[in-house]
Amino acid sequence: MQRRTSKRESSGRVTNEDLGIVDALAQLSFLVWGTVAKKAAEHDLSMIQTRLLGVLRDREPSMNQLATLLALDKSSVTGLVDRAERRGLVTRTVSTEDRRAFRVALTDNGRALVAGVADEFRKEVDIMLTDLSEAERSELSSLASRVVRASAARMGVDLPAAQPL
Amino acid sequence: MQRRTSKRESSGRVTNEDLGIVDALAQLSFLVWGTVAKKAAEHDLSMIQTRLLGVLRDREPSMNQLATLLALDKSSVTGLVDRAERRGLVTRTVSTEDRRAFRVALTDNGRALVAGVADEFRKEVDIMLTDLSEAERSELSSLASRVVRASAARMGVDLPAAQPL
DNA sequence: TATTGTTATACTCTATAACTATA
DNA sequence: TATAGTTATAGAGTATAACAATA
Repeated sequence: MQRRTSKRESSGRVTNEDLGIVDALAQLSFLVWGTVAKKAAEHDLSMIQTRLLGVLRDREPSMNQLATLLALDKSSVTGLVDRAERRGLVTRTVSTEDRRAFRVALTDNGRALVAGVADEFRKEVDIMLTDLSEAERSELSSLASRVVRASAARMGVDLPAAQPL
Repeated sequence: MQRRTSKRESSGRVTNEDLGIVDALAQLSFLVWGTVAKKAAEHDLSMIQTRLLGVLRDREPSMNQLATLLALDKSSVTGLVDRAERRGLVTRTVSTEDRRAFRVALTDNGRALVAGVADEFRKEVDIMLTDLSEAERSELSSLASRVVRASAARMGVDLPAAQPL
């Protein structure tokens, strides 16, 4: 009788033991996070720069709103946007309603760059999931979605339009 | 007939739609990663300091091995360990075999600190999963474990003893 | 007065290159 | 010569506090 969770106890290093929900989630997160970071780094983007470009895909927020979206102090956002602007990835435009405020927006270059990273990430996820059947992927997707949505609701956060990054 | 995936299409903000496997995994990762970071920050630990303490729980590596384990340059590890040592969380001991090398180890304070963070993280995961049944948690745990193990095998990495952080 | 954003400052984190001490 | 680790240097990323301009 073939065990589903194969294993080589002594001297072996390959196992398929369940890690337990806590470890499994922690390690899965590091794996996914690391994958995004790696793909971003290949384009000279840090995680925070990538997240900046990510949130700008469907928004043109003020510096203050950006600080909220990224959970950073407004002074940190100044430098973050400075560096992105210097690279030609985003622009600051003075707001028409409030002359104190800016609207930060993606340039065409910035948009192309973040689209590229997101696309490469999608491919990596595909590789990551090769061992799962279609049904299992659906199951994982559904469970993960529910956890994410429940947490977002619990924190009173509006989950952004579905998109990685 | 009650839809399982409830939703308020127009004007609403609460939905339970499936995010799709890519977005679900990305957002779940940000959620879990953010949870660890938040708990760590409450103890004045950065993510990398937390990971440092984490890997030291069952090892006393050299600086070089630490660089490999954390995927950092050795010069980065110098500063990292400096700051942890200054806080009394780790110690450097000259190796008996090679007088050029150190063995880095957790102090009792360091061990207690990382245990505390790991424990608080466990509690947060529990909250995160309140909406799932026992069977669903098992399913999620199993699927996540398989993905993690498969990726580790694919990268030729020995998955560390099961432990978050 | 309150808010938006920047500046000054300080510290963590990171890598590259050059260096010291040991092997 | 080669390896273990540090130092010097430079830059990103972060927060706090003080500031300028506008509301």
